Amino acid sequence: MPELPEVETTRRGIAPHLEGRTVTQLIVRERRLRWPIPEDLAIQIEGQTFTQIRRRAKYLLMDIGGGSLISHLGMSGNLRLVSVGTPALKHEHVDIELDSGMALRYTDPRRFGSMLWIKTGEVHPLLSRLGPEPLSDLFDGERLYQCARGKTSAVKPFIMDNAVVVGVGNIYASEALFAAGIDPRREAGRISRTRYQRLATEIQRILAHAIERGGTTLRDFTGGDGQPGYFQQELFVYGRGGELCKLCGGTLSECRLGQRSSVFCRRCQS
DNA sequence: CGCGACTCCTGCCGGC
DNA sequence: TGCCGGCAGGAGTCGC
Repeated sequence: MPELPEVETTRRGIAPHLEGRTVTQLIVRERRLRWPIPEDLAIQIEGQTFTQIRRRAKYLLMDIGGGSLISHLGMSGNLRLVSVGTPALKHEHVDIELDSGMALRYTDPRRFGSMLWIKTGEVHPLLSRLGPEPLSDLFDGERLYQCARGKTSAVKPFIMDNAVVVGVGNIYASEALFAAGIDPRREAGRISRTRYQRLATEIQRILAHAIERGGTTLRDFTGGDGQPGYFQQELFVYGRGGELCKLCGGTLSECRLGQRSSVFCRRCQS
């Protein structure tokens, strides 16, 4: 579910409910996520007050007490606010109860997500090798072009590499390549600076638009405030293999790149 | 050392 | 109707 726009939408939804609020109790029903939830997490956050809720790549960084709670939503994770006492269903693994009577509830059927802890001033190893934020000034076509020198992999897995730029997952990589008219199978190192400039622009435009619209709804995504995101109807290629291209009317092709399904239009993308 | 494959886990969908 | 294989929004890790 969560790509960068969904994570940013979640951040915006939950931040106003967390900032300035004190944690009364941490309830962990299932500790086994991608990595186990640290045993001492309750000691770190109970009785402490959230200050700032930040995002880096697809990680949410929630500053509280002497450090930050770091959460990643994986493929199926979701963070939302519920009233304290709301019965927990299957896969609703964690509640962070607040003095407001609300609780931040973490749900994740596949358990590919994570909930970790880091002390103030430390940089978590998971965050230490991340490339620039796609919507920052540090990211542009020149960055893509320079990173691509000597790369033999296909351009789609290349732009999904977090060391190159963060936050471009399978949906937005597919959509940005279509918008830029680039065949996702093309070798990354053999694409011109001009085309990378176009690609960078499209990545930024599409991500910014998706954030503005509250994230993509694929199945049941809702922001932290329970508002649904926008619909699949805005997608040109993702999930549309075999269907007709919205631009030229041709049949959309599908292939696998880096173990991820990739849909594209042979006529519109080269 | 770059790159592709494998892995974690549950749910769902299509085909037989 | 039911069972089974394959696939799903991520990304760390391993082995060639």
